[in-house]
Amino acid sequence: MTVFFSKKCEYGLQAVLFMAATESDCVCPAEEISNKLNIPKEFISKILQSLTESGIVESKKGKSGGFKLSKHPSKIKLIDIVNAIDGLDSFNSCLLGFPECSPDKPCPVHEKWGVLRTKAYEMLSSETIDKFKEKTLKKINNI
Amino acid sequence: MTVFFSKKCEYGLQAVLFMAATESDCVCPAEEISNKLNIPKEFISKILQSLTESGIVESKKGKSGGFKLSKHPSKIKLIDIVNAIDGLDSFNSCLLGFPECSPDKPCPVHEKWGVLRTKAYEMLSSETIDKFKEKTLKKINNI
DNA sequence: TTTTAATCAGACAATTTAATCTGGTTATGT
DNA sequence: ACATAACCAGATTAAATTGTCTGATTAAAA
Repeated sequence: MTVFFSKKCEYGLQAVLFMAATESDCVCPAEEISNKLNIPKEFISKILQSLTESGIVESKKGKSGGFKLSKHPSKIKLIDIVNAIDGLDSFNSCLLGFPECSPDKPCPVHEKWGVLRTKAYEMLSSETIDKFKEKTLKKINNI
Repeated sequence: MTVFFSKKCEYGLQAVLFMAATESDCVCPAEEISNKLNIPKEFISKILQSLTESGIVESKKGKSGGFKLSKHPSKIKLIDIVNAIDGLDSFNSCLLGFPECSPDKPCPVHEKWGVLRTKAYEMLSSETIDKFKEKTLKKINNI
């Protein structure tokens, strides 16, 4: 195995980046996101529903409905989506699975992993997703 | 969720670190490891069996049997256990779950995540586990 | 006003991972 | 020799994650 985010979270991140990149004022139906990103439609629908509850996206029901970001991409960070879907617990838990891993009771790699984990957190929280627009578009056109 | 290693891998790492730290020439029964590390006995048994197949530990059957490292701790690195249990695929796959994430077709965070992933790999492969003896003992005495 | 295309809610199914059980085999120590 | 304490192999169960289905509701468009 060895995974960082859950599939749900990966898909959620992809979908939000997609919406930020295509930046349509109008709403985008789940089916379109499903097609563009090769994510099962029903699955991404559920994920978008949960992101609606979290206040990251807004939904419009009925014909020509769909989803759109509830804030401008310059106000959204990757960590927001991670937090909404997977939560942030892993940024405070032991790499080796030891109980109560802390500065007091450190595991053998506590310090070193802590540094990397912090850098990962910073990576996900320093930039807003408007910065990823170009790279996202390039990537999506390649799928 | 958000996890780095599977539970199997976490437990495997703990067990190997434990054996390296207590460094008994004689073998250590699965039940002892289970007790000391609070890992279900049958589960850690299976994991140790698979590590035996991988050649990381050796087993001795019959009464007063058990497991011991097949090499000196100064010849074993954390990445060896990770490789044996979870494999190394994740060190070469996309953080966001995009298909074919590569320098050619990078995802929006390809570069940055690549750097961190490499550092994580280095962390797991630079030091041999004899270096963790002291820290492991301290941690274990706290469980 | 009716059709249509969408979200939504909740149950359901499939897959993967985690953990347990059962019985067999092995070798030590009495 | 034989009881005992360990590994071993394979089946089974349990739990979590991933993915699907059904039907209801909503609202735009014909």
